[in-house]
Amino acid sequence: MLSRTQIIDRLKAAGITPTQQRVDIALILFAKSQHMSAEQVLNIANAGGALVSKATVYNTLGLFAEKGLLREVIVDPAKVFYDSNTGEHHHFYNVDTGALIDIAPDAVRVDSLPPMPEGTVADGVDVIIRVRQAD
Amino acid sequence: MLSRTQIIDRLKAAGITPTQQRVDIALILFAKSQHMSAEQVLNIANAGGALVSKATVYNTLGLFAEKGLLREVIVDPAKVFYDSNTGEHHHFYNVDTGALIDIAPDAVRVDSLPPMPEGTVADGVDVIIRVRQAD
DNA sequence: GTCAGTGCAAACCCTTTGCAGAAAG
DNA sequence: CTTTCTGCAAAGGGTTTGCACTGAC
Repeated sequence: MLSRTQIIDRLKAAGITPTQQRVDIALILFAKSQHMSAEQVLNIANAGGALVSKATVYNTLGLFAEKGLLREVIVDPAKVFYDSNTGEHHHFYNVDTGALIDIAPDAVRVDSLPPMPEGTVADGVDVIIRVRQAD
Repeated sequence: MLSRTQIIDRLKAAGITPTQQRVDIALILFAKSQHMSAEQVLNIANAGGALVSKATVYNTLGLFAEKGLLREVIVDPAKVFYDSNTGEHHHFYNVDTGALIDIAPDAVRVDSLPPMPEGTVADGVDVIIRVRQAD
């Protein structure tokens, strides 16, 4: 379990002012490697006694993602997942249940990246394996 | 250029009743290998003289995707792209411009798929290489 | 004290839905 | 004729915004 102090240091290191709400949200997210939607974060935060508004959750998640503390995972047009594991890895996405499961980076080998389109630089590689419930 | 007749045959082969609007939409989509959002399809259809409502565009795109005539590409939480190339291939996504570019299937080698989570079967593998404008 | 951060509610945007009229077979 | 499809407009759901209040330093 991370302490509040550790979280505060981590936010400062990322250039983020460690406010009450941001630390509350970070404690939830960084407790373990996991994937959460904004809605889940909001529910857990407020169930845990923290008082955080919807707008602040969205602002904070966006800020954390921008600063590299979280990775956005876009697998469902309906919502964005935020992944507290920012290391290289991939995902299974169960289209029936909405469950998102990590795949170790070495379980899928992506070889020989093609050249980037002219005038662009790589920003990230997402490998998503969609699965559905077996019949 | 595909003829209306060819489109009609293709829709029938997929088990889709070839109505006026569906054929109009299919003509736009299948003219070439491309990626379009629902909004783009709607604009082009109506600019081209066809009379198609928003609801019908969404219904039709969803139906075509379900029947395997289109592939949904989810790279942006704000909208779904529909890819008229249903063959295996991957994508570059320019996060700054929104441009989606095909990557030939053999340009990226995905080896050794890990085992599916229990009780599930693979539904598809998406490889998305996010790029941004070079500074 | 100053400026950034927060909360609330309303606004937004893409997408879906309900239902009456129109078209396909 | 019967069933499916279409169009319109209104509803829906996640996300963003405007603005006054609060908190960080």
